[in-house]
Amino acid sequence: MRPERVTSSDVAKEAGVSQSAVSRAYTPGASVSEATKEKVFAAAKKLGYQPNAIARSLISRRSNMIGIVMADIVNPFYPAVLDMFMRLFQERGHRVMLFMASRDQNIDDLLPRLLEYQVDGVVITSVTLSSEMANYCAKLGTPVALFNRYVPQAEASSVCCDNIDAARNVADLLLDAGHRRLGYIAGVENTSTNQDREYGFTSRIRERRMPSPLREVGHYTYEGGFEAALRLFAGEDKPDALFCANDIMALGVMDAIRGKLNLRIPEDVSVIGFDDIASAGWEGYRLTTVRPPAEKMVELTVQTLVDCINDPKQPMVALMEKGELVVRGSARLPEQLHMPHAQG
Amino acid sequence: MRPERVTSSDVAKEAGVSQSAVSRAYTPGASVSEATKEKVFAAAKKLGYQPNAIARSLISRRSNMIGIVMADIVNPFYPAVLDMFMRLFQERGHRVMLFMASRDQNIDDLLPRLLEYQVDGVVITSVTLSSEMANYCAKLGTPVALFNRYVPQAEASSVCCDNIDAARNVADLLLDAGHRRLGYIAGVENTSTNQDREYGFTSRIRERRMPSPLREVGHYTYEGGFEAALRLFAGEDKPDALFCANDIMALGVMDAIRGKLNLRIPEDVSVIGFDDIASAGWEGYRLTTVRPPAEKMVELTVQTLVDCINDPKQPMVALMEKGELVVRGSARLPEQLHMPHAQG
DNA sequence: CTGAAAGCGCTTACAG
DNA sequence: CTGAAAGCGCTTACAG
Repeated sequence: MRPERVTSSDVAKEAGVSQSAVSRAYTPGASVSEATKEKVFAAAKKLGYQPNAIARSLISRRSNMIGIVMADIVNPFYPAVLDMFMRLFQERGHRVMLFMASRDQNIDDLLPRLLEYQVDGVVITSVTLSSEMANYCAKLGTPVALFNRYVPQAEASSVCCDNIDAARNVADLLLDAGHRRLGYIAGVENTSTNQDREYGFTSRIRERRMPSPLREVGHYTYEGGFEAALRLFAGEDKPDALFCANDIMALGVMDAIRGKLNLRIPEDVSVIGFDDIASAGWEGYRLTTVRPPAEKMVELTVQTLVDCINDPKQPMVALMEKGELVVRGSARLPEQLHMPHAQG
Repeated sequence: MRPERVTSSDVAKEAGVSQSAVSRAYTPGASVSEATKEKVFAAAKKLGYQPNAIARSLISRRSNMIGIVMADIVNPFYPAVLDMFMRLFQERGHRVMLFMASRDQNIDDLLPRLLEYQVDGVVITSVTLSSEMANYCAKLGTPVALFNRYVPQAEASSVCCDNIDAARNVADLLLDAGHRRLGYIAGVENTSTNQDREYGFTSRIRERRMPSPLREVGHYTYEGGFEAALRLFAGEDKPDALFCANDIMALGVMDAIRGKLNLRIPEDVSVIGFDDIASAGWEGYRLTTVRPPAEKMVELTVQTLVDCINDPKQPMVALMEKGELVVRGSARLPEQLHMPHAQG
């Protein structure tokens, strides 16, 4: 009952050429005459033929597919990142096989399901890879690139935002603006992004001999941030400035501060986030935040991966890009930043 | 230089069985003895063997891959939908090949790139399919399911939200609440979702002998909604209630109304959206909106597609699910809805 | 339950 | 430039 598939042999017969000729007609740069090509394409059109990419992948040992593993699609930062990856890979003629991982899910169970489809390379986002699995991929000759994660000395390349550096800058900004009681809203605690942002923030505060920041966990979600802010302000010791490990929590924090606690931002409390997601720029929030160079990071990740695919001898790289502070209205500023025109 | 692939023949040799036995060991339900299986798996483990899904796809004529075409990933409704699709397909053991389409891009150019990989079925979201292309897929025997779009009398199944019905209910709610000058913020004008929502809204208003609503186009984006609201209130004839074709525009509208126009919501203006995206529920917005039964729609789409894959004789279906009005704080309510406890 | 063999639909040396 | 042939790594009748 299944409709008959049209194969290259059918086209060959129709066009009066060999099956190899049909194959060559569809291979850019293959040695075929224009005349043969024309005959082939005419026959192909007549029969409704299209080459079978699965058969091509099998014989050529190149699937032209890239596996992308994502988690955390709830955080708007990642759909934007996925979109960029998709555009780049589509432009380059790669197909993308997508996998969603829960953040708690072990990615080691997921990878074999990707690898059995002989993907040419793998991009892993917002999930950590065990070094055993990285080694396994390396043994199969399938390059892996990590986006926004890194594995110490593993067989995988990585492209990250310099979270520590950016978080140190946030601490400086807040302290320079005259804040004295800082707070940190943590994301998911065991992620490297959270750990690095927290480390950069707190270590810089210590370096400047200020008291350790208050702290609550917001699990990288709006609701988590909202509740964390409420808990933080329920205590005696109230913060006057909050650094949130990502934007989506920061928005929850802002809504809690203004809507529930009836405090003003930034007059009573400064709030700074991380990611620069679209809603951070909305009129209702105007969140001051750190913008990772997402586009550049994605491009570097793709480039790195493609290089490894084309030349398996490519060494692994670990790239680190600086984030940029986007100053909007949710945080008080040091005088010199606040009124630059008053200086000159 | 490419690492040698381990094949079923290698495993067979190692295990001292035939290549077919290896294949059977990996085929659930195939007739193999436990003893053989054990030998095979031991050898496979030793050699690091994993079946090649590409080869399996070629011979079995089933790729186990589903193609998903998405556009409009900027609208948070769609990442959520993609996430649901991914979970369902992953649970069922399907792989997903993802394609992103620009909204202006013709999907007819994209589909052949999917079909050459012999996907078992295709899900198309937020993009319309030409009926020629639908017929082409049908001829190839590749079932297609449209999510939130439909093609009149085409060879594709579809699962939609009843946009017309929902929009009529919105008109009723607003009129019953005493609003007299309604406005409509359109999305992308040539999409079926926009057309149906607009038609339902305006036709119901006409039926109730009220003046046609004011209208501006917001292109389904936050910024578009923001600007559209500004334009609408710049005129002499100002609306007292706005229905926005999706939530993300509604949030822009709310920010413009409160932040730029200094009007109160809902005291001065009511705002209603469509989609019930996560941010619609945020404290800062509390948007009254229409919630399409997204989860159910996704499940139906998957079920429909899988049914068609398993039985090509399955008839096409066109399913229509009702949306649900989620009442929050952004719209004035008719008395009976407003104070239900005052009635009894 | 098991193995030998055919074949899925291509690409690519090889020889002409 | 062209065709005949081998082979990618599997599944699946077929016969035992």
